[in-house]
Amino acid sequence: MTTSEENYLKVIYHLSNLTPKGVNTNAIAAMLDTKASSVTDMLKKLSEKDWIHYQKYQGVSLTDKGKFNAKIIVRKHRLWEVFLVEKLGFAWDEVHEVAEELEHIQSEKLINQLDQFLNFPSFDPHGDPIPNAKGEIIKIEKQLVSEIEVGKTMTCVGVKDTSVDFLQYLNKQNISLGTKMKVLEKEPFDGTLKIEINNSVLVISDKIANNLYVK
Amino acid sequence: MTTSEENYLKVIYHLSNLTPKGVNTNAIAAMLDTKASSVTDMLKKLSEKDWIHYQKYQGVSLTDKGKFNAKIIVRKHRLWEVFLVEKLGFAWDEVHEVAEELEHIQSEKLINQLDQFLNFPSFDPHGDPIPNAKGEIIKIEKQLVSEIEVGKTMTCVGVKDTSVDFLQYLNKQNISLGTKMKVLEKEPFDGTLKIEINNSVLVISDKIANNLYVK
DNA sequence: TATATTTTTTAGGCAAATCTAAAAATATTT
DNA sequence: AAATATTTTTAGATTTGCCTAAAAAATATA
Repeated sequence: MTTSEENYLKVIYHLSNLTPKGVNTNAIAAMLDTKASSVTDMLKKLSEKDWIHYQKYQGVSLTDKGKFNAKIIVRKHRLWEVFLVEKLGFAWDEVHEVAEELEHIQSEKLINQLDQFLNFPSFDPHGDPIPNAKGEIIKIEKQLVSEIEVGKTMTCVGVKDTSVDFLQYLNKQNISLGTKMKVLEKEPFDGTLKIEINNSVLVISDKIANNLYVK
Repeated sequence: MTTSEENYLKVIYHLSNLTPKGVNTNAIAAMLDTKASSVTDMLKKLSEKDWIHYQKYQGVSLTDKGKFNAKIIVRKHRLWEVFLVEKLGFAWDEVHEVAEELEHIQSEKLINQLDQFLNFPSFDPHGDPIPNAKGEIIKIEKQLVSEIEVGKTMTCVGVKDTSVDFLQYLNKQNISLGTKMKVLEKEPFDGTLKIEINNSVLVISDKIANNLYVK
C-alpha cells in the first residue's frame, strides 16, 4: 500500500463518518488539497484493489477490507501522537504533522509493541479514540459545547478541529482535556457563550463552541 | 530531500568510508539494488544540489553539506534502532528494516527529543557510533577477530555485517555486545579460528572472524 | 421541462525515479 | 600500443501520481 493510497483511504474513512451516503469526489479533493481529476484516477485504482465501492458519478464508500485498512492507519496516527506527547514532550498542537508521516511506517510489530509500551491508551491527545489491533474502536458520548444548556457543568473531552490555531487558542485560555467548565449565558443572536473556567469567566464564539467536545 | 536522495547520500557516505577515493557508480548501484544508469541520473541531481562532487566517469565524493546530511540520516537510523531495542523489545536482528523507514521521517525536533528520551546513547544495538546533532561522530578503536593474535582475550564491541543471517548466527552462539572471548588457535590454511566463549570452545570460520569487531 | 450550473470524468501531458539497450570512456590484457 | 573487457553514460521508454482543459453526467433553477 503506497502512502498516497493510505491517505485516500484515511480521508474516505473520515468523510464516511460525516456523510452516511457515498463520499463525493470533490470532498476528497478538498481534504487532500488536490484536483478532482486526480481523485478520480485514484478511485479507480482503489476500486480495483477492492478497498472501495465505486460507480462513476455515484460517490464512494469503503469495503470491509478498506475500512479495516483505514482504521489501522488511524490507529497508527493516534498511537504515534500519544508517543510524541507522553514520551517526547511534544505539545498537542505539534503532533499532527509528524504523525502524518509516522502513520505510514509499515510494521505490524512496531505498532503493536508501541501500543504496549504506551500501556494500550484508549484516546489520543485530542480526545479521539484509538482503534485496537483488530480495528475495533470505542464510541463515547460527547457533545459540542454549543449543544449544552445554560447552567450545566461539563468536562472537556476532545476537539473537533485539530488545527494548530485552534489548539493554541485553547492553550492560551488554559483549556485542555479534563478542564471543567459551566455554561453561564447564551446569546441567542450570534451563539456567543459565557462560560466559567477555573473560577473566571470567558466569552467564547459560536465557532469555538462548535469545535469543543464535552461530557 | 526525497527518500531516494537520502538513500543515495547514505550509501555514498558508507562507501566513502571504505574507499578513500571516489565512489564508483557500480558500487552504488549494487548497494541500492538498482541499475548503473539509474545511479548516473541521480548523481547529476545530487551534484546540482551541491551534495556531491561529480565529474563524469570519475566517481563521486560528498561535499561538506552532503556529508552533514548523510550523517544526520545515519544518526536517525541508529537512534531509531536503539529505540526499537531498548523501548519496544525488538531483537538486534529485527531493527534494520524498520529503521530504514523511520530514518526518513522529517522532524528535527522529533529526533532530538528521541535522543534525549534515550539518554543520548553513543552506540546503536550493533555497536556502531551515533552522530550527535552537529553530525559529530566518535571513532573507537576496534579490530576484527581475524586480526587478533592467538592467546589474547577480547570483548565483542560490534559487527561489520548486520544481516539477519549473521546476527542470528551470533544469537545461536550466545555472542552479543560485551561477550568476552579468547583466541585459542588459528588455522593458517583457511583462517578458521578456535575461540573460548563462556568456558566452552567454538570453531568459527574466516568469514565470521572478518565480520566481528572486538577490543 | 428546458436551461444553467455544478460535479465528475476523460484525454492528453508532466516530473520523478526507474528500466533496457546502445554508445562512449576508461581500464586491462596481450 | 592495439585489442579486449569493463565501467559509465546517453537515449528513449515505463510507471505513479499529479496536472489542465474539455466533455459528459448529474443537479439546481427558471
